[in-house]
Amino acid sequence: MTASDTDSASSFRRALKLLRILAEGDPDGLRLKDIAEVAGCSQPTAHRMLQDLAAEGFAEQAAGKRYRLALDFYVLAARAGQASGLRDAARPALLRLSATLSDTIFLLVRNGFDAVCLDRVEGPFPIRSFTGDIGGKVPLGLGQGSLAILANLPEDEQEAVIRFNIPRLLDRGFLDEASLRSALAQARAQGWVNTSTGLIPGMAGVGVPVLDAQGRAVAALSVGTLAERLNADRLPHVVKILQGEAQALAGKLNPFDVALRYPSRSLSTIGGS
Amino acid sequence: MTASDTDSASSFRRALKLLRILAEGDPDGLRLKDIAEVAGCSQPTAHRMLQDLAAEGFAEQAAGKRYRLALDFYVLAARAGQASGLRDAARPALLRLSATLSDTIFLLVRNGFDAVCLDRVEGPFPIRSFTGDIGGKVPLGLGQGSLAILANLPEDEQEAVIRFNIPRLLDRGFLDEASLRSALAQARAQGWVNTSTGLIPGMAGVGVPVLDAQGRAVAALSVGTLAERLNADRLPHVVKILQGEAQALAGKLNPFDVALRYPSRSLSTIGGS
DNA sequence: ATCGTGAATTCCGATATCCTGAATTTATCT
DNA sequence: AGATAAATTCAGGATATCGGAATTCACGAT
Repeated sequence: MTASDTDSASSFRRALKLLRILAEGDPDGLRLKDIAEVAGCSQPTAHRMLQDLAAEGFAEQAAGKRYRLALDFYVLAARAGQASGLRDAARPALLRLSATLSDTIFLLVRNGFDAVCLDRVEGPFPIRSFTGDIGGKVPLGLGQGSLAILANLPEDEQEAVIRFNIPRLLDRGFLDEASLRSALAQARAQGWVNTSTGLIPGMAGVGVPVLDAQGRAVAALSVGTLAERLNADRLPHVVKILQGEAQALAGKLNPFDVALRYPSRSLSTIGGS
Repeated sequence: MTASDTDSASSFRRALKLLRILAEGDPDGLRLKDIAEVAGCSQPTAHRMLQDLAAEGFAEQAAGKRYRLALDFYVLAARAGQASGLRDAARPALLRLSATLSDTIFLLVRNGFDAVCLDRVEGPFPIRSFTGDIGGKVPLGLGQGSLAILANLPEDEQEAVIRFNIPRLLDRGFLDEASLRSALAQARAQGWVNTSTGLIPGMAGVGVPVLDAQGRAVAALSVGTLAERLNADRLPHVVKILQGEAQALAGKLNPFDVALRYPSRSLSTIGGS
């Protein structure tokens, strides 16, 4: 892709990597030596950058001199998560769905080649899902909501995502490309995704896309539950309710909110995680 | 305070300020020209830094070339525990409270001399509050939740905060030091904070502290509502429910999670925003 | 639909900043 | 307590940064 992967990045980008290192490391903090090693820079350099981060409120030093992320970082991140307004707009729907169906409800949005769990409301049943907690990512195509999004992307973007994700899906034990394509075709045709193949034993779910004014998927609502709770009797009911909320949600989204548009050229700006 | 406010900061810190600018700006994105102006740097410089941010997944360009924070930022924070750990741990409580009381619920945490709104769930009534949206800050002592935190800090820290905040509180039309101290004493004694003096006309609220294993306030739950909805009949009920959730939340916090501890010497490392 | 204005992006030289290595202070482990 | 290892500070040399000017691009107006 771009020069994103070049080993020699600007000093700013190198410094930014520290945030990622801190985020992925032990919540109790990381030692300077280890940070420097992982970041691939000298210890004094890491020290100076961390001091800068601390001065800006993004990092702090816990006892034992360990460095970790500080509150300002989380505050900013919370705003980033709310940026689209989708989360707030969807919350009532999630609550209604959870109350009505007594199951766990997910709100997923597309982010590059992944679907990200923006919010979720727990149901009474213990659930295992690919998209774990809030903030969790799965490759587009894996899981009902994720598949619902992929199925409703513009042709060219969908193709690009498929090509990129096939190896990732195979790695995670997903079906082959042909099965994926037929699942996508079915999903697009019927407007929702069912658990045809139980990827997680005993689990089942339904996902419906949330479409913008141009008919592109910007998000998905999905329900995850026990397979036995999605029998032939209940399934149509669940689908109907999910679709109703998804359409109401789509209607609430301001069509002028460019925040939710994904121009095809934006693919080139996507950096894999 | 420290050299945090020196006009000549490192280039890294200057670049980091862009994140704040993006976070505080329009969710739909900011124009490069405006970003450069606010940041106090030239347009090419801002452009290069924003490209770096985008390459690292912290920012993105929406249609119209506008720059805004990207979801990766949010995802990163969601995956890294601590602060967001509290947020996630508290979310069910917030949702329950909002559903039960039909009012707006706030989750506040202490951050230096301020209380920061980590999360909030909207109720059906229009609310004005000091702690505005998520990420909003108020001086410790102003507002019910904020006061609840201050009242339950260790003696020495509380004293330091009071001395620092008195002028700030006066600036915002708060009562004098004597009133603050009596309010603190009462708050500590009864374990919760009520709107004795209606600082915002027509508004009222209740705040309860979330205490760690050492009995120090690390956060607060508060409800903000219309004054008429907090009459003598309902108030005890609201307090009881809030306290129940606060205690349950405190129990869920891992006592070994040093992330939530605020050693007194950390006061010296606090930089005002 | 075409044009004009203003913004976004690229390029390049001067220079301020960053980086590595060594020395000092501080913390941790036996 | 002593020894070891990490964290922090310091200085000189190298390099990447910064801002002005030029170019390309997008948008609004006629």
